[in-house]
Amino acid sequence: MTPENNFPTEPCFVISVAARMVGLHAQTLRYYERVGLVMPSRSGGRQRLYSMADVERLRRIKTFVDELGVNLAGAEVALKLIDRITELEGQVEALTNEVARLRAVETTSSGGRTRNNSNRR
Amino acid sequence: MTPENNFPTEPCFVISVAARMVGLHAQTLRYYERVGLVMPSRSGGRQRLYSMADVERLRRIKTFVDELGVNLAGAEVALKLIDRITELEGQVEALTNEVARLRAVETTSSGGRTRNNSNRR
DNA sequence: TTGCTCCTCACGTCACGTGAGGTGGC
DNA sequence: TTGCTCCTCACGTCACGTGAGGTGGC
Repeated sequence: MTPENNFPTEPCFVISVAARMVGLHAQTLRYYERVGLVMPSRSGGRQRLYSMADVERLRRIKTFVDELGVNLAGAEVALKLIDRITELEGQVEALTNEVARLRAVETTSSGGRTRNNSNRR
Repeated sequence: MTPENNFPTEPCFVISVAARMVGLHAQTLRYYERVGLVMPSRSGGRQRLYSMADVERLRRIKTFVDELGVNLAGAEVALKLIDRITELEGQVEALTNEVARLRAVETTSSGGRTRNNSNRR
């Protein structure tokens, strides 16, 4: 209840603003909350407060629903899978760089003699 | 039309058998084909022939639909994403092995002198 | 006071699955 | 002949979105 650092405050939006940003009706946002898809925080009173992350999540959901005809359960699953893909792509990139680095070291330490490896680029 | 090697033939199943294997009604399988979700081949006549891959795909779809409430468009998207995840996981494993191998080479060629790297295991 | 918010109820539309009914070829 | 297959039509159910209606606090 007492955030360690509450300044500067992250921007938040009431439901009408968030709805306009995403291109959905306010009632639709309330519905999405009811089914547990996007859970905005609440102001001291009872007003919903949508963070930028909430808005971004809503945008991604809308894309799946509008462009692919996926239902809400499917959009939720797809978001999780895409996050996993993003994570794995990061790992592949990091590992690829490490392999390149190690091969460079290997080449140097062998005095220019190279292994017959396959990392042509 | 004339497969180069049609022996041994991959096992195929008519719709009633495939439906029983998966736990769906034959009419449902026909519906899935109508919406382009699973496209079985056809026998010389007009009978649908479901391959093992078709049956496996149907099983995966059924899991998404039954266990997560995903609709058919969502199941299709999820299958593609999962295939991508599987592919990336394979890459990560291969790269991880390559890094380990290169580090072993590095250690050997430096006469036991090791870099201060972070691959503790 | 105005314009927002909150909530619940209720409806229309569509995806999905499945039964019925009639047909034809292993 | 029997039991399957094919197809189309039609229906019930439910997810989803949204409007209506009445309330209350910045």
